[in-house]
Amino acid sequence: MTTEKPDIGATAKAPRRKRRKEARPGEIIAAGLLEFADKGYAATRLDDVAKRAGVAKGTIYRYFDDKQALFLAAVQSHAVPTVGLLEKFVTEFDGTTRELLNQLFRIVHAKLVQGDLQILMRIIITEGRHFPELTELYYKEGVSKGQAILAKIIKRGIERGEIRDDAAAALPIIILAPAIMAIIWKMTFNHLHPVDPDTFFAAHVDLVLNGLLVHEPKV
Amino acid sequence: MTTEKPDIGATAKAPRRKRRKEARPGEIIAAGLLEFADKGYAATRLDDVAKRAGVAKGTIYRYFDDKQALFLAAVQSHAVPTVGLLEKFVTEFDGTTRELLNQLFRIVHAKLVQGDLQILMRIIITEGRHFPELTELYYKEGVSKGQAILAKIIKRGIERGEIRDDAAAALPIIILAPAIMAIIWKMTFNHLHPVDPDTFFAAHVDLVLNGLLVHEPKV
DNA sequence: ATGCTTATTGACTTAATAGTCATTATCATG
DNA sequence: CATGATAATGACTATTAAGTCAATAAGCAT
Repeated sequence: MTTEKPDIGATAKAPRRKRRKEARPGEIIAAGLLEFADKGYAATRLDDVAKRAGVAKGTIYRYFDDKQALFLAAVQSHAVPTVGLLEKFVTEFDGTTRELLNQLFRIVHAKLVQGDLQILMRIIITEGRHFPELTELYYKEGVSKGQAILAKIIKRGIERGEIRDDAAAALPIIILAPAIMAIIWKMTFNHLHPVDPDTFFAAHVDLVLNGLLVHEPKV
Repeated sequence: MTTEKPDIGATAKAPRRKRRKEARPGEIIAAGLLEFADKGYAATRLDDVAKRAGVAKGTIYRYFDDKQALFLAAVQSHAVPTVGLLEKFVTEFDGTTRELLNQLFRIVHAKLVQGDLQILMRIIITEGRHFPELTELYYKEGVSKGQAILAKIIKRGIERGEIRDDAAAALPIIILAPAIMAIIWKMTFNHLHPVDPDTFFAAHVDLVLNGLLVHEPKV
């Protein structure tokens, strides 16, 4: 508290003020995202965001109109490039459906469940109701495209005779349900009952590919 | 706004004040629960809760120490009798695992996804992080017991030769993942892309029981 | 009816924080 | 080195909502 904050990678010897028109918005956004994710929109104080970003509160208002503008900027800054990546991956893939899903789930768990997008998921889930435009944005950019990819995988699988006819066709996103559950679990109960990420992943793959039941040859 | 609020089931003809020591706490709790679920803890105003409950703000403080006490009382008032019910149901059931899970999922969807417990799920998911004691309570009363029930079902299924050896044994709760996904979907995207409850239910049953893949007799 | 207890009220006080702005410090430029 | 432009500051104001309490009135007891 009493120590000067370390000037990360700065060459000068820490003047008490620093003009950094370029770097500031990004730093404020990063700080804001963390605070919003931690406390929720209503409960985060801009003073805390400022402190975390290493600026005074007034500085925030040089770059953002108000608290909501900062919030929207913060959430939107985390674009959704992962979806585009997945799209390409799926289109070009030519192995078995089993392998395709295995890889897909691996990426989803790495990015959404464990990775940096997890924080975004939490915000959408907890604050989405209060920011309809935001939910809509993420629905359009992320969810609906994701669904299209899943639908394509399922169609492909059915055509190749690897996926049961019509399985999950009415609700493709259900094959990601275990990943969503993992996110919720991490958000809420993981500290009381820690679950290993690999356990989530393995259970996901196993359940979705094979289901629960013993499969006897149809008589 | 200008009309008198209808006095629900009252016999007297609406005096401007009414003394109802017994009924008040429950009404305030009910109103609070709705407001908290809708706005989130930080953003709900006790004036709104009071208005919804048909009392003055001061009255809230006769029955609850402060906002947080009301919140905790509201959430805890929705006890978790469903779990006990499930426990009995599962213990006494003696049909096939397929039928058992079908019934179980039906209850879960009726109560958790669509029913009155949905509101509680939303609160735990969105506010749990800020109220550790609450999360702990629900973990102990609801989640851990629910997990035990699921574990029992799986064990039973394996013993009866109906469930694949070790399937979901490491993470029993995963068989409810589609229901959890349904809750999240309803919370966030349902207004943009409505999904029929039966679709959720059917997809849940189908995925968990059968998985995605075509099951050829093992060669 | 009369009086007494206390549930209820809502105006008031207090606390917290979003948002403002006059002042100050930094730095590019000549 | 002096100077103008402006990024940054933080004390200040405005606003909102939690929490208080003296006054009021419902309804019970006598």
